[in-house]
Amino acid sequence: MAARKVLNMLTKRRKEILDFIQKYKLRYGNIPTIREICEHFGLKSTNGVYEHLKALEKGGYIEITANKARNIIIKDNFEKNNILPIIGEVAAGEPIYPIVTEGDKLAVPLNTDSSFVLKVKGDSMINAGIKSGDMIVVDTQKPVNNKDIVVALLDGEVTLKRLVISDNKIELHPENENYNIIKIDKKEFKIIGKVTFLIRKF
Amino acid sequence: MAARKVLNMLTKRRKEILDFIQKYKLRYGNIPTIREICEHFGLKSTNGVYEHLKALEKGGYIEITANKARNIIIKDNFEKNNILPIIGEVAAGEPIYPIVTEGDKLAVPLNTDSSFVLKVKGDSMINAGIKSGDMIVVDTQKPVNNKDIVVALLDGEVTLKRLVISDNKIELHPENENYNIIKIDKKEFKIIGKVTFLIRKF
DNA sequence: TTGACAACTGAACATTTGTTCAGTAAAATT
DNA sequence: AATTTTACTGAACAAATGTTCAGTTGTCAA
Repeated sequence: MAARKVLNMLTKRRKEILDFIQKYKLRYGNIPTIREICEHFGLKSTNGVYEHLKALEKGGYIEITANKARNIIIKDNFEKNNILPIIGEVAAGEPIYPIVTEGDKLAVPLNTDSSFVLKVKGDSMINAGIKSGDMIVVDTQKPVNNKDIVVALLDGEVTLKRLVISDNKIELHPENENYNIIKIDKKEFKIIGKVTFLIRKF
Repeated sequence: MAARKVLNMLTKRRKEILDFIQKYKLRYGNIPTIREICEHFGLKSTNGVYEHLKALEKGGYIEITANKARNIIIKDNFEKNNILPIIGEVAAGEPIYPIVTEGDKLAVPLNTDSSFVLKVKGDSMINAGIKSGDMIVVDTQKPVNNKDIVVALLDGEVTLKRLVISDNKIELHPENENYNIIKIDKKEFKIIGKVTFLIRKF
């Protein structure tokens, strides 16, 4: 018998399921199983949810890896009504900020192959507006220029400083009067990456 | 026969495995299976990895939900460095940081019904680490408390200040010596919302 | 040198989880 | 009114995945 026909339409129920998967992932950092979705909606058969997932996949909302547990990839098909109003300073037309919202999240694009996230500890960069507890995105591939804020490895320690190159000298500048400039000479030194984003939660 | 004894030590191999799980999750937003870990390290038996995971659990580095696919929770107890690696996850029970990676984006959760994004202009909040050009997320529904940083409407102007309430007086404090405290008396005044996130692009 | 442990192999077993098939009822569409 | 589609139930099957058991080898410390 031919497979049951499934249309691409994003029905109310399917949106509910899509939302639930997003929220579950947000909370547990993991994709729910089909049976967990069933349980959440009080459904008794996995096939109900399974068909919804197939429909969501056909509609391009998600991607399912066959026969793999918890293997749904949520696609980014940002629609215009999901974009948050950016008001105030930003003029229309002007290339704004690479920030888009997806469902109930605000997202910044980054290269996951070369980026990672660090939590800042300490106040050596306080005058650059980087506080202890802030989250920074570090890109290990982006070219690093003079005056960039970088994450470096110094004598086995990871530090966050501003890179200053002048007259063949390399220095790491803290942005806090209580800290000293670090001059790179024979020390073991490596730039891990350039800071590309900062995110702070209040 | 008694179960094989497993000590808590974080050996080199176990740290490699822990690192791999973190990176996998950062990249795919998902936990790898034991067999995927085996494959990555070129191992032929799942039990090798399984014992390492059990050891990591005993050491308090991870938490494993029995008999569940891809159900490792990475605990957040790495210290010592200035900086710690953040895994895109929220630990069960205790939410650490609501930041998750999804595909090639880094996302923070927010209520799109009640939030909007503003671009900061001016340096009146510089000592709070908020610089001109930063993007802030403002939630109009969240309860506003004393000492919160808020966006307020004052005589038709939108301002970003810290709300300070004391002895029946309401004040808006800038965080910059060059600006004056604003005392709210008979002025037209309205709190638009509380600042929940700050995002800066470098 | 003996014992404890790390770090595996190999094979099986148990459980979870994804998938398919057959059917029902209500709502929407034609 | 007939057809299509949504939205399910219920049962079974198959694949993926977690778990256990029995053994091997090398290293390191007592």
